[in-house]
Amino acid sequence: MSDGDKSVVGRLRKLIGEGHFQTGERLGEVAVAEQLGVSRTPVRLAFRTLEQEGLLQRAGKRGFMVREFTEVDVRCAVEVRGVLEGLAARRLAEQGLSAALADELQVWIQKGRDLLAKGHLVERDADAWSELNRHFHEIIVGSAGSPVIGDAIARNNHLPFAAADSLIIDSEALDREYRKLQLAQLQHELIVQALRHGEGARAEMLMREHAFIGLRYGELLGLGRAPGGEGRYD
Amino acid sequence: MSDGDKSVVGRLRKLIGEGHFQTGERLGEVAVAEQLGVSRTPVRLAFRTLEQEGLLQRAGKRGFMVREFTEVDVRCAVEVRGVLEGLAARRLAEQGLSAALADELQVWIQKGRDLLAKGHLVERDADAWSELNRHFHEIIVGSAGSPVIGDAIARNNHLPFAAADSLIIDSEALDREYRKLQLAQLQHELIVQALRHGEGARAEMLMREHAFIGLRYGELLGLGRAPGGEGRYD
DNA sequence: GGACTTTACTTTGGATCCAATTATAACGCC
DNA sequence: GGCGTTATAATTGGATCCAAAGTAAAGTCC
Repeated sequence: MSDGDKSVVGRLRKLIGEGHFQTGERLGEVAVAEQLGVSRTPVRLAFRTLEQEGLLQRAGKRGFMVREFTEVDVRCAVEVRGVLEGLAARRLAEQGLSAALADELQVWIQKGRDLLAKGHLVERDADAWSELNRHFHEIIVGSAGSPVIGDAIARNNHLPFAAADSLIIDSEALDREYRKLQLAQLQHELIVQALRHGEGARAEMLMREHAFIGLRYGELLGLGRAPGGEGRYD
Repeated sequence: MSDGDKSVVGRLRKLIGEGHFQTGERLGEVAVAEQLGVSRTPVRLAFRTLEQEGLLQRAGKRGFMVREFTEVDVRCAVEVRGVLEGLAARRLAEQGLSAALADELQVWIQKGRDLLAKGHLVERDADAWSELNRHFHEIIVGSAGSPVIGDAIARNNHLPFAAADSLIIDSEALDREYRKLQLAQLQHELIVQALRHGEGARAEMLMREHAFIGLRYGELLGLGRAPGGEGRYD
């Protein structure tokens, strides 16, 4: 989604997300243009886009500055996403799952089971889960019959969440991650159950709670606080 | 907010909202630039902004096209706004209203009562209510302690809702509007009540329902369908 | 010595120019 | 006559240039 993005917007997004600019730092068009080896024009276009995405904010008439993201911002963004995905889940439950959709969701549930079945994680499993998780959520949001929800979520997710794509190196971190993913898997299964049974309110509630798995479940699972952010916010 | 906006973005927003371009119509940079009497550069910048706002969408590499807004889009956008404002209301209720904030809300409640006290509307009252309503909602969203909710709502409201700012001319329309505003006022008062009592779930529910006043309450109040959209979606 | 004014420089906004990609249309071939 | 190919026109993306606004600094006056 943003790795192979060679556009100026994509590159800037990456740079900002990786913290190459200090928060609150003023970004000059010329400086950035030189740094990226392009002219001012694409940078100007990119600045406007990134402003709308919320990564930059206007600094009066002195151009733009990197928006600060406090911990509160992150929590609130996660909360908003949870609420929006909760809405999608409720809609989906209330409108009734088609058999095809139920099967499709079940596929990803099964993939999750397979992934976690061997009782531990290897490094690349985290990426596999990330992909799986993305599909799972996209299916629900995309099938809710509301063209607006997906857009709203997408706009919100421009905030640098996954930026701290926690590097999992030692086995201890892998073990922490494994326990987290087990919980996420359980939540996924409960959500699908609610969707199947047409339990809109329950599906919504579960989805809202599920959004906080990266934020609120750490201490509970004895995960402590992951370094550099609090792990993935799936 | 968008009347005196002389910027290219503002003017284009207005033109699109007023339907000067057909939905699905391809917008060429040169054509628009000439029509607005400016060069291509500001138009290009504006297009990127309007794309992010959701008013335009890319037409492959053939530039941009005016996004179509179906009735479903509007309903879903209203739903999303309701959910987000509902979140704000719940947060506010749960964190507890300060005395100052309670007073401030009460001021606008009273203004609403005063406005509707005389038993009927005159034309300019609709604008007064619009202003009042805006303040009321902004206070709640702005005081929820979540910097993200307001942004998300703002982004969502770029969709051309209030565009069809229904011209109220005849007394019959004024009467319909009056009954609608009475209901809105009641909902406002209930919401404040819930906020005061710290009833988060109830505040959220009421706010969600309140969002639909422009869409779902027409037939119930014998308002029929307002011409040119369905009236204001306050 | 401090504050105000003026000047020079930095920086953004707008316009024009050039290149590259793409769509359209014309032409030729099967 | 239809389809494929080629060439031309149109349009977007990128670069450079000019103007306007603002900031910072230097100088002067009180």
